[in-house]
This record gives sequence, structure tokens and C-alpha cells, in this order.
Amino acid sequence: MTVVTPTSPVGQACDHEVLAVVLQIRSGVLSALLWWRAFAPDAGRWALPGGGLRPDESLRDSIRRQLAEKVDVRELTHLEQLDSRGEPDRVPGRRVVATGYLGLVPAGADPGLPGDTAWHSSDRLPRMAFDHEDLVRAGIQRLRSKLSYTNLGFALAQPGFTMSELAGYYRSALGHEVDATNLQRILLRRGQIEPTGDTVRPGRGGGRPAAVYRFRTRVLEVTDEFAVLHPPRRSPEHRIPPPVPSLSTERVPDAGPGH
Amino acid sequence: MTVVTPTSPVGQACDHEVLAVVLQIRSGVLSALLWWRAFAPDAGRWALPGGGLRPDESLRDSIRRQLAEKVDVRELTHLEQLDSRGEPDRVPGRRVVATGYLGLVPAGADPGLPGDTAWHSSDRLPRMAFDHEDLVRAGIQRLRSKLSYTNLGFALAQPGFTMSELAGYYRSALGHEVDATNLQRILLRRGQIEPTGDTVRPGRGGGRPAAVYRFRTRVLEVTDEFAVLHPPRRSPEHRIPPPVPSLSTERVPDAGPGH
DNA sequence: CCAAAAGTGTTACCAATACACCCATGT
DNA sequence: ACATGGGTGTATTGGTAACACTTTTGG
Repeated sequence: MTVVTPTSPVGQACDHEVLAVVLQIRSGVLSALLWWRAFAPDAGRWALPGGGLRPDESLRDSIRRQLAEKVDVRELTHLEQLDSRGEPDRVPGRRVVATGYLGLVPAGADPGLPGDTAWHSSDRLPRMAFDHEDLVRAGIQRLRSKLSYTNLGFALAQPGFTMSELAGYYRSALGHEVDATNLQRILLRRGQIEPTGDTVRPGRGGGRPAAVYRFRTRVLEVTDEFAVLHPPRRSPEHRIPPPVPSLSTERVPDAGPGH
Repeated sequence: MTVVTPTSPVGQACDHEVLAVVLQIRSGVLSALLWWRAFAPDAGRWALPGGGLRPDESLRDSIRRQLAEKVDVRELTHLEQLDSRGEPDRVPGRRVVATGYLGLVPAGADPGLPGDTAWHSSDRLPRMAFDHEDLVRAGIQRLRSKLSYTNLGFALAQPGFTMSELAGYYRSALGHEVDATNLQRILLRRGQIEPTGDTVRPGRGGGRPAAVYRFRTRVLEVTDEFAVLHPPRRSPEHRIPPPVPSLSTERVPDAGPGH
């Protein structure tokens, strides 16, 4: 049965916790914000920020509240739900269902952190508590996927950036080479970014001054609907005719079950 | 930091429910399995199958158990998590966090249903309880997306099928025209399907006998990684060199927080 | 022999990659 | 001048949509 161990935070109605995988590109390394557990269970391991859901808050409100203890929430440029884990033994000694979130902080920001909290390179994760490492990997995977078909890059970059900076963020997040030239054209074509008109002075050694760009919106949008099984281009009204009900042997009642 | 107040109710641990959006193509119509609520709250509206999470089962086990009451679970060809909803007022009178699942049943199957349960056309949904309609739409959206870049078609089709049947399933699920000819080549190229060698006798009116195909695996696989921001083709080892730590001003400790 | 349905071959199109080349600046 | 980094132009590639055409059956 469910044993209540004194790890549960404040007066909870139910054992539901909310966890966040907070990612940021720090000096060219995709990093995750982790928190060091001083107490059992899993003392000495690193855990995701988060905690119990309060009776009067939504999941999203909850994770924002709990993140506020770790990092300045105003720095969070994106927050979306990952998935929920409910294995009975995922946390020893007590039954907790966890809902994971992915949070993103733009490059360059450097929020102050509590002493037990630190950024960890995503490809050299420390020993982590419970099933948290798995959630981190899910978060990274989600980020990588969405960079490809949405404008999620806005959440990794500061408001104004040069194309080589942006390509660097994509490189770090995706883990492979990204050509700044082609990235520029892809994002321009899709209407994700636009030049601000400003330029940036070249560093020592010279070089042409780089144009400054910004994302047109800093809210998630899908800009590349899946490349295959598109609706046909030719006849825009390729609507599927509603099938003849008389031929149907279906049982699709619209009212109550009067059978 | 963490306050210790073991107020969480023991035993019937938490108000967590699991819901399933079960979809099937029935006579060319993408349909959802719904259940008629006889009692308050929201009596007379249609709801998703599901129910409370038991203390000793995982989320996935729970939804399988609860679906077994509505539909022969052996018919379920696919089951994946959608998302969780935790707004405090999503169900009047009590606080319940819900985790939604997407379940798929292959065309042709016609499991017996309890009297209060029926299939409903997905584009003419009845008045639904709580936030369930929103979950249905999320499920449909998920299905449509994954048809494009995974082999999820296996879950909509019976084990053996002709290309025109399969194109029909895709048409119904996606809501737009799908060319059987091109679908065949796409799925063959991706290695999703293969001919069984059998053919099917043409109906009255003749026609060339159709070849029977099957999906090579009936487990979800991603067959079309996102079309853009691929790793470069040329040099397979375009690995990003690990950044020099000495130049880094980072604080990415590998051990406990000794700061 | 004709109609119907399935399958094949071919073309056109579009978007992304690769890469050579041009531009603007610091030393 | 020339090295350095940014930006533009362009050829190539690859995969899908579109569609005409061939194949195989029933009447």
C-alpha cells in the first residue's frame, strides 16, 4: 500500500509531482539544470527541479511556481509538457505520479542559482535520482525534433542574434554540424526570422559585420508541416465526401444509448 | 525548503484518472469510442473510457485494464500516451488529474460493446463531458502527425490489406485525398510494407486482382526523420568537437555542490 | 471487346544541401 | 594588402505529387 514518507512537501491532496527538464545552451554546450539531493531516498544523486502539486493549481502553474525557487522564471522562454510517469515503484517508499515538463532558457542568460543547483552538460549527465535521467533524455529529444519543424529556436536564442550565433545554438542542441548559410535561408523562407537592420561590430581579426536577426514571434508555431502525405495541392477542395449512411452498417448514435 | 507534512491521504492514494481516446476507421469514417454518462456530473454527455488509477498499477496498465471493460483489448494495435490535464476545476466537485492515452483499433474489427458505449464519427462529435472533447482532438491530431513520419498505419489496418484499402484508411484518418499509387511507393521505399505474395479476387465488374500487403512490423517505428536540419550527408563524422573547458567560464560541476 | 480496378513509368516540381564566390571590416 | 568572418548565388540532389499508360480481370 502507499506509505507516506516525510519527503512529501506541504499539505497535498494527492501524490502528484511535477518535474521540469530545464535546458539552456551554455558556452556552446546543451546543459540541464539539476538539483543535488542531500537526503534519502537517492541521496547524493542529482534530480530535476519540481515537487508536489498543490490542490488549487494546474500542472503548468505548479511547475512555474516550483521553478521560481531555482531560476528566475522570467528567463523561461518556453514551457511545454513532456509525459507522465506512474510506475508504482518509480520512487521507492511512496506512490507518486510525475508529470514532466520541458523548459528552455535562452543562451546568454545567467540566472542566479541556489547552492544545491547547477548546470550539467547534457552528454555527461551525472548519476541521477529515480527515473529523472530518462526524462532529461525525453526533453532533449523533444527539443531536437521541434527545432526541425517549428520555430522553437526562439527559445534558445536571445532576442537579437547573428546567424552564426544562431547556427551555433542549433549545432549545440542538435549535436551535429549546422550550416549558418542554409539555416538562414530556411528560417527566412519559413518566415521564422527577420533582420532587425542592426549589425554587430566584428571582433579582432576583422570580418564583415554580421546582421542582427530576431524571431518574428517568440511563441511556438509549427512552420513545417510534415513533408509527406500532404493534402494535394491542385484541388484545394479535395474534401472527402461524407459517406452514404444508408450503406453503412455502422452504429454511430447521436443521442443517448437507447439500444 | 522541503516542508515535511504527511497530510497526503493513504490508501486510495490520489485522484488520478486515466482516459483513452480509442479510434478506429469504421466504414470509411474515423470514429471514437465513447461512453454515455448516466449520472451527474455532466449526466447525458459522452465521455472517454477510463477511470481511477489503482495504487499498484502503472498508468499504462491502468488504461489497459479499464479499456478491457469496454472493448476486447486484444483488438488494440497501438497505445500511447497523449498528455495530462490538471486544471483544478476540470471536473466539478473534485480534484482529478487525468492522463490521456491514444488507442487504435484496426479497421474491420468489430468488438462487442456494452450498451452504454458507442462509436462516434470524429467530425460530428456529440456533446462531451468535462474536457474530454479536447483530448479527442489531441488524439486525432497525434494520429495524423504520426501517420506522416512513422509506420503507424499498421495500427489502422488489418494484418493483410490491398493498397486501395490502405489508401482509404489514410484518407479517412487524414481527411484529405491520398493517392494509392504514391502511398505504395512511399511506404515501400521506407520499408514499412511488403507484399505477402497473395492477391485478392476482384469484385463484380472486374479489375486487376490486387496484391496483398502487410506491414513489416506492427510496432511503432519512426521511418522519416524530420526533413530538415538533417545531419550532413557528406562527412558521417561531423561530430561536434567537445569545447575546450579551459576557455569556458561555465560552472558545470560533476560532483556534489561544493560551491 | 469493353469497362473497371490495380499497378508501372515518367515527368515536373520544390526544398534543402553543398560549395564557390563576393563583401566588409581590422590589422 | 591580406586575413577573417559574413553573406549571396547557384548547381546538385532527392523525394514526392501528378498523371498517362499498361496489365489483368469480370461481364
